[in-house]
Amino acid sequence: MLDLGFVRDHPDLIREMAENRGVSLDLDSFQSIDSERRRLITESERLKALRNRASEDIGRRKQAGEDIAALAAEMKRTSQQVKEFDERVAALDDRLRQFLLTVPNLPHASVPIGHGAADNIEVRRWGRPPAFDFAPRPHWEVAESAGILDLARAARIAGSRFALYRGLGSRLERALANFFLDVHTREHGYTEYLPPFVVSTESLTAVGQLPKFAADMFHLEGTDWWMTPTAEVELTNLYREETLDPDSLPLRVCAWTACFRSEAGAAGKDTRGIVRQHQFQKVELYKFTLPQQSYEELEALVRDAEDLLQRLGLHHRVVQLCTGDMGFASAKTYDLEVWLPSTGGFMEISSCSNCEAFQARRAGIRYRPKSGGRSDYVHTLNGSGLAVGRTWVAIVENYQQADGSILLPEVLRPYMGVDRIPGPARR
RNA sequence: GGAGGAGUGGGUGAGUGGUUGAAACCGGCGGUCUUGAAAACCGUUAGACCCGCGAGGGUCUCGGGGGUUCGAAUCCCUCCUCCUCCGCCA
Repeated sequence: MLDLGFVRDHPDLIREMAENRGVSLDLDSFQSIDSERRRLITESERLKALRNRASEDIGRRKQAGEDIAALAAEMKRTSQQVKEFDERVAALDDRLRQFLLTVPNLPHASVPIGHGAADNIEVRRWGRPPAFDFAPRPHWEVAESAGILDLARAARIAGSRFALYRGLGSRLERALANFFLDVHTREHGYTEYLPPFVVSTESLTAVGQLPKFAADMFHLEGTDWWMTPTAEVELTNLYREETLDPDSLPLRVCAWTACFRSEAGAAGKDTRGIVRQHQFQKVELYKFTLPQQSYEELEALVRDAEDLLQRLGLHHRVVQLCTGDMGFASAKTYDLEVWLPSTGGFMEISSCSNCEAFQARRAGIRYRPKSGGRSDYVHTLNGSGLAVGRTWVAIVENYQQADGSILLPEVLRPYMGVDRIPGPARR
């Protein structure tokens, strides 16, 4: 959420931003609601001041034994008027908030203007695609024939878009999650959390998932609970409505969770394999920083995520998203995309964003400057480090062998206890 | 799930209808003293919003929301959170 005063003072900037992001905003009605609201507040507060003075007066006169009936009756009418004004203000507050919740974050000056993925900018590439002396197969074929994935039985249990890992396939998921967490906590300086996988409406609203993206999540019927779509929700809410000690910043935290998404509207997309699922595991990286350090920390966040791909020896690239492709809350986003031999292209495996004060404002996360003065909002950053299920896919595809086995990257072997996942048994 | 108890400023904790946004103490910050530090002493120490170029003025906030009243931290309703005991349970 942007600051109300800022939106009020910079309508042209907001208009331009909305156009660059490809959203439409009714700024005119915002302005009329805003000015009407302030007019009513001023009027209501004038009456309240009047009443406060009269009430003190009544107190004094009553002690002196004077008759206060007439003044009291007059103030009763004043109170009634105040109530009417306040009700109108409350209604306008609500509309104003609804409007502000639909205004996306202001992109950073370095973000390219564009409409979609085609306008994104490739920042750098690492490694090269693996060479095959056979035709590489898609991950679901390799995995099902090796007996580490069973999509038919997954569908029997829960339906389509769910995975059922088996044997070394299950172990590979665990190995990846542990490897990610170990590197981030032992080498990159993140504190690990293991949060609830279910979150409240209030938490989702603070992050900006609600009210806009209700259809993308699973809601537990008859409750206030939703299955978490990403640990970003839990980690943002860690410090909701708190004022942080500036000496403790930047705070770097991470969490492994399952993530749940309804994938409404994704019909027909990525239907084969397990790239797009209702449930997947992810290790999320998150930072709370001072405003002046957030962009430096964004670069570091991207490197922390990229480091994992490099240790796994996976060819990938870093892409900077353009205005039209960025998420609602983000001021600047880098995507990490990993090479997939079966498609001959790149697949998103991480998205790292600086939300600046956008989420912090909504969630009430502040710090008090050391120099004194007013508290200010921290900047928040989030990124996947990494999506476990998609990394699993990348390993299976990039390390598949002619015999159907999957050679394991060196760093995973201690976690796996084997050097390779064997192919189908010959008979 | 049942029965009790409690939520006040950074912390402890007073306050039960009227100049109380809130005593006192602790902590924090500034100062005096000191070679320096400690101690002692003095001062200071919430936030949001509205009006105003500014100086400044005003409103609201004692877990959240609603109500009673001229006036609510104080009375009523409701919700939330925490604690204790019982039951159940991975």
